[in-house]
Amino acid sequence: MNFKTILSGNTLFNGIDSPQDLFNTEDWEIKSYKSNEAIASTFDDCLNLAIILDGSVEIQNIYPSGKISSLKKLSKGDLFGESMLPGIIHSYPSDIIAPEATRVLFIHKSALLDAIKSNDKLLENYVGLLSKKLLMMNEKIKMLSLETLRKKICWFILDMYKSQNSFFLESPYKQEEIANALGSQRPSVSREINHMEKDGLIDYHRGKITIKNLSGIQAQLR
Amino acid sequence: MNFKTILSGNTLFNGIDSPQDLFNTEDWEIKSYKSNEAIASTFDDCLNLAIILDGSVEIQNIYPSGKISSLKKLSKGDLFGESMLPGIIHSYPSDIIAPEATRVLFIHKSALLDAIKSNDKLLENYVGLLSKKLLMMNEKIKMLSLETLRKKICWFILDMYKSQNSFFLESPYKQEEIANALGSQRPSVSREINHMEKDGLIDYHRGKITIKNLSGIQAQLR
DNA sequence: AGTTGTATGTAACAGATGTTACAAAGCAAA
DNA sequence: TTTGCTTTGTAACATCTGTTACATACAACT
Repeated sequence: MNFKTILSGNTLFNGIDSPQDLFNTEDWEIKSYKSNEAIASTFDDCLNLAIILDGSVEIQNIYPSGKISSLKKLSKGDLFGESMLPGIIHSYPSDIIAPEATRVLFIHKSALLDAIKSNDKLLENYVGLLSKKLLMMNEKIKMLSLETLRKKICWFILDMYKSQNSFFLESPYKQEEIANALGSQRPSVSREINHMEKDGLIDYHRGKITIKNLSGIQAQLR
Repeated sequence: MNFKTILSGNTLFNGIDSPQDLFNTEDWEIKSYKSNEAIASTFDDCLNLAIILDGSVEIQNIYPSGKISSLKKLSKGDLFGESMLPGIIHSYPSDIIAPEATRVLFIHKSALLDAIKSNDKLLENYVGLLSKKLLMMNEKIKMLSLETLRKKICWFILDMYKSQNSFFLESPYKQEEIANALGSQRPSVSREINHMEKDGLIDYHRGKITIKNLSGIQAQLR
């Protein structure tokens, strides 16, 4: 897969005819990572926009205690390191690792900035990308500000309901991961899901969620 | 205060000679709000970038229960509604009210996008603005993901310590507001501050915080 | 079918935080 | 000073969630 094909296939370069012409060969680089290899830590300067070509990466906060909390999972086509403070070098806000064999395309931010200046469509895509991330993080903050675990789980279910648009949901997350995303613990999530089953709101069985009382779930968030 | 003076004084237009030339008169509008008046709700389309001229605004989540959680306070010179999804109309992610008499400058996003395309310095400033917000929200998410209230308070204190760079801190927030920012309750915060005093970490008296054991506070977050 | 590893259910307990209500302290204006 | 208002301290209690440990269920493989 060549540089042009990679870029053309990515949403950031949507609607751009010859994205490869926006960059020189010294502006980008493809790196491969083995399973569980670190891609970047909070001590590294964040000088590149990264596009995942194969595999996946995990954005984590690693605390001195050793506790790891996974903020997000990214897969093929996703980006990270997209923020850019022109004239200022900043470091990664979180640690980034490759849980499996992964290839990543890095584009130097300075080159990206130049490209954005020269191509209005790319500018629109990039601004849209940052804005979308902002709105998503806003939602995440709202979720984390909910008072109870039950509300967070309801939020989580409604979120899946919106994207899957069905009463029969397939959670791509294990309970462990759900707990992590909601800022809680695995047994607590398991227990609360159980309570919600007893309350007739949902059925849950190994990642398969059946919504039994949608308005009841919505009412929890009020 | 005229349009040019307003723009020139704002960080978004930093380093731009004649920012007023980037816009037509129909591109912008100044509105005044009385104390406690709503500026925008989550039902409104977010079509403008807003710059606060006088007074202040509060970004809130208003839940159907009536519970209000204040996400942020903005004051003169601050911006909101800065995210932009070219070609897509989105609504405000939160409710926005003016707790006091406030004047706000609105600039149509479509005009802003054109201005950004035509002025590289503005583009850099705008990209930097979005990126900075992203990084700040990242930090907020990390804070909200901390397990205990004590950790959150320590984070809050260290945050103030970084910006005020002194062992004698003046909190601009009431305990009620601190609780809100940390996703907790006022009496809980009061109690925990008390415990921290007993542990010899800080002294606290009506918004005046004295750091008595900095490394001890830092150690709490590990 | 049996075996292994992973994911989930469950229970008991401790501890943290929310809740409510009231007391005390500070502040501002009369 | 007095009064009223806002902010903070405090206490008692209920509840929720974390913690730990173990049991159970499932999936993949032999």
